[in-house]
Amino acid sequence: MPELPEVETIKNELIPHVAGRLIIGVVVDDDRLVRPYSIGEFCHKLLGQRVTRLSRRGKYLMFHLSSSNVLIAHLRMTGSLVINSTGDEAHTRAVLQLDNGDQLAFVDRRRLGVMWLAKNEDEVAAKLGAEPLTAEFTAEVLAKKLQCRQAPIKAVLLDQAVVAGIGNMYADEALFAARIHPLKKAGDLPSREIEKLYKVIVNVLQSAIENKGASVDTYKRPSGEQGTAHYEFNVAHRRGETCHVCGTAIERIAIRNRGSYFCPNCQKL
DNA sequence: CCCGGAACCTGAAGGC
DNA sequence: TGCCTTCAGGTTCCGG
Repeated sequence: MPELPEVETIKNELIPHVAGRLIIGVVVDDDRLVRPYSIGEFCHKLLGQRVTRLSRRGKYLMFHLSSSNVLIAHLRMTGSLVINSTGDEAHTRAVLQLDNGDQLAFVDRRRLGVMWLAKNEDEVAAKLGAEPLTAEFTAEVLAKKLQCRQAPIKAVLLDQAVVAGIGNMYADEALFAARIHPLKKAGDLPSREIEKLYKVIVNVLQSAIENKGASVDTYKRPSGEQGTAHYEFNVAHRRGETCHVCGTAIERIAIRNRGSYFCPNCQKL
């Protein structure tokens, strides 16, 4: 699933193909993909625009346009952005043709992904919590977001208004790295553990970016290549396998209907 | 505001 | 071989 490290990788690898380019063709064949306009209006407003730069906020990818509008993409569960796919790519929902000959395809098996045209990026950025790899994210900021919350820490970490960009995999990985049980009440964490959690969130995300994201399920980079971050997972998607630290079998429980993987020995309630 | 669950969506996987 | 159910999880919406 595309979380912050995956979207960051996609952004970085799209920049050489897309930044500064003119959009000379737009094809959309799924009316649920685009907002807030009809397919026709959406294509019309995009055609002839130049992509001045790309940016990312949380799991949102922004294409800044010469009209000063922003094309915002969210890949949700199974979306991917592919440069120059061979044409037989299944589940292609939209294709942008660029003036350098490159084609950018939005591919999404489960059709939950969205692209929309916004006046500016604040339309999504405003409701998000701190951006974890910037100076605005500190242990104090995290502590403030966690205090008084009665929900399990795992559920709170998935709240994009707490920290932007953390999803199911990296929440599990961060909680393991901090040795915190996913069901522990967020508001009960002592400041020492919040400090630790803050540090490992940054480390886990940075290291996953260095590995170009985790290719579990359908994630792939714009080139079609896979990321390698999942090879370093300690708990995510490792039910029944042994803990790298203590050898105990990794367990999976459901929290808010999300699979949560943890080591019952390293992460005690 | 906070919390938990359902809905959205489709392909894979497992049970019988 | 095939039908059916369950599972995957990012976001949004809704009821308590």
